[in-house]
Amino acid sequence: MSDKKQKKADIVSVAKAAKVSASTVSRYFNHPELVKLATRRKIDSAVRNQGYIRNRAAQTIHGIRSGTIGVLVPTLDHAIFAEVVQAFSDTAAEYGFTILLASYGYDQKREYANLRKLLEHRVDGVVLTGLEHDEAIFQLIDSQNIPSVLMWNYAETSRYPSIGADNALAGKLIAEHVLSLGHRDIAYMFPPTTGNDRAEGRRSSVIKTLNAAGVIVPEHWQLTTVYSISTSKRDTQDLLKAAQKPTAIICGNDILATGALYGATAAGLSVPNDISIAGIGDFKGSSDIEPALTTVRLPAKRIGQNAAIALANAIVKPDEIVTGTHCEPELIIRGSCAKI
Amino acid sequence: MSDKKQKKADIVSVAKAAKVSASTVSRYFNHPELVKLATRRKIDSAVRNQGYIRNRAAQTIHGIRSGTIGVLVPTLDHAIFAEVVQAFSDTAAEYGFTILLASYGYDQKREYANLRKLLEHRVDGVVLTGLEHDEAIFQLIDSQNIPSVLMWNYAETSRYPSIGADNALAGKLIAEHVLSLGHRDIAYMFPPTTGNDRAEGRRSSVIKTLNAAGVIVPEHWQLTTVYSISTSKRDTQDLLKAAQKPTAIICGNDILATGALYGATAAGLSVPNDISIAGIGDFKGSSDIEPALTTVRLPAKRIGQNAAIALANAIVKPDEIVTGTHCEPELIIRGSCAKI
DNA sequence: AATTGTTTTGCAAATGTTTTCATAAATTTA
DNA sequence: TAAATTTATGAAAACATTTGCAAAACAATT
Repeated sequence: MSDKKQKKADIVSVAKAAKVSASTVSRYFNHPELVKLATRRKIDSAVRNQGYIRNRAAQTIHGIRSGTIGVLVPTLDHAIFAEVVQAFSDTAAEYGFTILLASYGYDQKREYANLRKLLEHRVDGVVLTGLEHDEAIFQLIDSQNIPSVLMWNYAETSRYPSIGADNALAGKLIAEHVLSLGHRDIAYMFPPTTGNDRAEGRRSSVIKTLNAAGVIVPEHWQLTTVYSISTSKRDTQDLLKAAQKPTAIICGNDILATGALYGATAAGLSVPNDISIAGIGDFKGSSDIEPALTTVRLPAKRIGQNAAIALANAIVKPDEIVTGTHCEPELIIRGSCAKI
Repeated sequence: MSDKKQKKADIVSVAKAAKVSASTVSRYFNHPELVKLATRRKIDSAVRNQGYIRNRAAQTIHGIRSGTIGVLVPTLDHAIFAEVVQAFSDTAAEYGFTILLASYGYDQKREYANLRKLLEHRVDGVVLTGLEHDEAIFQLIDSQNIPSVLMWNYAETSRYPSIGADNALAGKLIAEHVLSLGHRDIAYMFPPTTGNDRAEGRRSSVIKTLNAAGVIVPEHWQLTTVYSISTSKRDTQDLLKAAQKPTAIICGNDILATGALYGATAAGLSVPNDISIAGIGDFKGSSDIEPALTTVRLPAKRIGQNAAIALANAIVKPDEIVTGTHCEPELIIRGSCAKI
């Protein structure tokens, strides 16, 4: 098989073996209809027994697209991002693109550095997570004028086309629902919102909606809890030790809500009879918990797919202008919230 | 800033701006100690105001490493793989590598096709998930002689160095534990094992361990259930409708175990008093469920890190031989299993 | 000031492809 | 069967870099 030569097969060694020129081999790959069937067969067999694999790096320096898309996410460790990335990657693959993945752990410096790396690899496009990023990041992308989209959040006025859900709307939906059930003593729990415009959008809109209804959340019912079931469980237990208890807790995401659910149960309360608990996200598993979680669905899979489609199109048809898509969040009413 | 020329900055435009030759600019990046401080400063400023970003594609065709590692996973949609990939990617980044990610949905054909793509991009190394792969995959990697490791499973005799946990041992540990609690009427539930040597390894070792103890699992207590809480919940409910019930269920992973837990509760049984439920994996959240899950920890994060270290070393120091590492699974006893 | 030794730089070739243009081969038409 | 078309192929230039070698610049030593 591969013992013809020690040197790795390249296009000229294939050409030699097939007794044609390198140009013909190149055409065989890129415009097969231009080469005669008989020649194609010769080349085909040469390719096989040399074990030749095309070198995209060499193509790329011709200004040909690299066939890669850079994906920048804060982390893969949250199921929801993994889901988005999975959907994105599958869809991008259908368009022939391979994913260059970089995660930056919510650290702006690292995000910038990662972006530079991706650009060194001459990605054909980039996806960023969320709407807000360091100005340096936008400038860098602009200066390389390479197509890019923002995914996960949606806003009409975003800097690049955004494909995602309106987080403020998600917050509003869940807050309104909880209010509509008659709750007035409401606590909320959100993750730290620095460098996380998703969480921040939800948070401020929950607050606004509550305030608009005349509900003021006392300070000690405003919890900030890291993304972890165990932490939110503990914090919820602590919260519920006090004599004065809320009748509902609104959580910034379903992980926190799951923890809150466990915490409430551990504190001897029954959900939803003694206390209602609401999440945001509709993560996998949220429907299976007992009681199933009332939440707002952020359609991760759809977001990933649409983002990939939008970006792939932007790359393949550079003149058409790409627009964002709002993947609407949807209130999902299940068992964890009840009328007061 | 970037309005000097419309054309994208390349090394010669930088060289021109700095009034030096392209070679010097190249050296500025690759062997800065060889260029005079004053020159370095000129180049530095030229690079800045041209917004020049190096082109790795052009470097790569010189046989220089591409600085990328190909990562092949079945899916990112299982939290545990996301965790492994995240750890891998973080560690690889410390070594200066960027991740080219491809997922193949447990489909061997797609795995092969994806691998080819990665090789076209001239990745410096590849990681595969699990020990078993199509022979064509191994041959392809061999023919390109590029460093590669297998992650997630461990076996001394694996085709390439493997970094992971011994899944058979994991199965043995949990089965032994359940037996040691006095259970004899044991059901088990595993995901479909085609193209999934991890699950298969656990499964057969659970069976072997039970058999060795004289426990034979009747056919209708041998469940095959897709990776999903809701499905395993339903299947468990169905199982527990029968008059004849097992006293314990061993599940192939924590997702199935979580579903089984819900299913048992929904069927009116109390865990662990009426029935014991055991998982494998120790996924995030498994310790927070009520009752907390008795399981076997597969140290995902450590596996990802070690795999990245092993592969990065194999790439950077090609002569040193790389060996696999066993990241030992560990029995985690929590509340979901009890003495009969 | 001439010689020697370093340090810094530039020239040109090389890397693995694609593509334009020209030519050769095959096919059709007259 | 010659001429006109069409189809298939090859030669060479181009792409953005790196690198070996040699020349130039500078410094140190007589």
